[in-house]
Amino acid sequence: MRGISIGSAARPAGAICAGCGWCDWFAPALTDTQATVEMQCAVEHRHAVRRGCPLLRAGEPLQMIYALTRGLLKTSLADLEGRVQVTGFSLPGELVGIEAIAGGSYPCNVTAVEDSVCCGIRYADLDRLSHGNGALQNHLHRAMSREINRDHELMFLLGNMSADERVAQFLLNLSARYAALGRSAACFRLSMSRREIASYLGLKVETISRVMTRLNGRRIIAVRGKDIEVRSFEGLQQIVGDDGKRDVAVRAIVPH
Amino acid sequence: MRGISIGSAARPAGAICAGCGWCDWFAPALTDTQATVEMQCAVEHRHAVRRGCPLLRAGEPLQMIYALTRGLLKTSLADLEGRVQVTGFSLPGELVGIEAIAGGSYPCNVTAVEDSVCCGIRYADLDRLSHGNGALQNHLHRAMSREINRDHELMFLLGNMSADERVAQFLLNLSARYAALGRSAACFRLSMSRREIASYLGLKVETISRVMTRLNGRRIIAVRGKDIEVRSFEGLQQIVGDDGKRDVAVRAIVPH
DNA sequence: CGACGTATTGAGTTCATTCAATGAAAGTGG
DNA sequence: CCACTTTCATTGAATGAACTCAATACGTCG
Repeated sequence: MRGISIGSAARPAGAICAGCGWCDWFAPALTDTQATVEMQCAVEHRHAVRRGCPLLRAGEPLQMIYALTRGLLKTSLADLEGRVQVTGFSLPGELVGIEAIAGGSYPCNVTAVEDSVCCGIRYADLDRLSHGNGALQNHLHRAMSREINRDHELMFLLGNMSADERVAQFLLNLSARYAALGRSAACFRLSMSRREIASYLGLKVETISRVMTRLNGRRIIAVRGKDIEVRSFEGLQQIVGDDGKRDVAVRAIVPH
Repeated sequence: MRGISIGSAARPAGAICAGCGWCDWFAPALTDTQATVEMQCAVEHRHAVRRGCPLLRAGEPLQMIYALTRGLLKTSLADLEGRVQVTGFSLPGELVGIEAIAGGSYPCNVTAVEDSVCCGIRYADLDRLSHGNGALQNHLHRAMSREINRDHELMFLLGNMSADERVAQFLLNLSARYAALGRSAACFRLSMSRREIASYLGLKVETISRVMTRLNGRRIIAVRGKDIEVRSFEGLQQIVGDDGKRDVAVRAIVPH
């Protein structure tokens, strides 16, 4: 029920799959052909996950770390009362499951928001291969650290921003990530439901709707259902606090 | 102005400092005496940071990763308008600075909440030493992964919980961490200001005060300024949604 | 002691929520 | 393929939890 491996018989183990999330991920770290081939062979390619289906379930033992090859995933945390926090949406090229390393089991549910394709590697293999390869190890450290930074940014949003700011920030963030993948920064599809966006942003569905229609009315975005066109990036940036960038400048108070 | 190294002249490099955050941190990973000594030598011990003083400033290049040996630190993110999100409080034995690995510079400010002692290791050294040592590398991975999990829990709190729940959860969390350090789970000192607690929990100072007095009135806690006594753990747990534990049970919806 | 930052408490406001109703879209099965 | 059901999205009205503003008490430090 985890999804179906496509073409694993037809395709020899280690063959490069088109736009493979893992291959793209470790490519910048590995100049060595030998190491590249080893990694490619360790990856189980093209694991399909249908929309709405789980890739990882909270509580299950850590086996694989996945890289998203195609589609869209959400990572979420639930409590017994049914309250849910979506902690992130993953785009192609991003890793999922690394947060399981600490406890040995996945702490979050990871679910496909669109029909998706993931490539996985056994954590044991990743571990083993990175032991012998400093560049790879470093690359992994950086990925985990980046995840922490992303989480901190979401905390900031959840702790400090108004509904309008949250939605604007969300759209800018998605836009930038799509642009980095070579897609349009202005036009994209919010394939996740409003409820999922709401959960991610710490708001309710109705609030998302209201903000969206407000932004639409102000001609900052054009909404047609799940399709979004950003008509004014400045407009969005203005909403996120007149500049929106995190302050790297030092404002530390040094008493005594 | 980063603090003062104490006794670095009197103490030979690598000597074990009492309750050293780093030594305690890597001890469980290293059975090998040789590796242990190497690590101990690489650590710059007993870096004192006075209350209110920064240990790390956002924007500065990554040099050291610190482990807290004594005291209390806060990690925070600020924007240009002066809004601040405290992303975490660090207790002895915990690492700070690992989130800097991704970008090569510290993304957060880390400040001493109490007079503190930190032990640091150059990231380059940590990196080098962990290359040759799988156990150490793994230990580091786990620490980073744990940080991601902590962040996810705070996101859940910020996105889903009422003011009362947030404060109750905060007290339970601190209590458990103090207990794990061998201190009292029931009586402890909230040495951070109400403002800092508020920032951490995504609330305002006044709200913290109100919730505290409310809990005090219900005999769930006893508050005298910064000193807290938990009088009813069940009371706190009940507030955090009748059980407070994250749901590991599967509630995934599998359509089709 | 006096002064400044911190904490508490009260009164009034606001923004996001809840509740409710309708419309749109998507999946199901005859 | 169409009717049926279900889920999702939008909109409106009323509520409420946390906020802002303001005033007072507490504590810490020079």
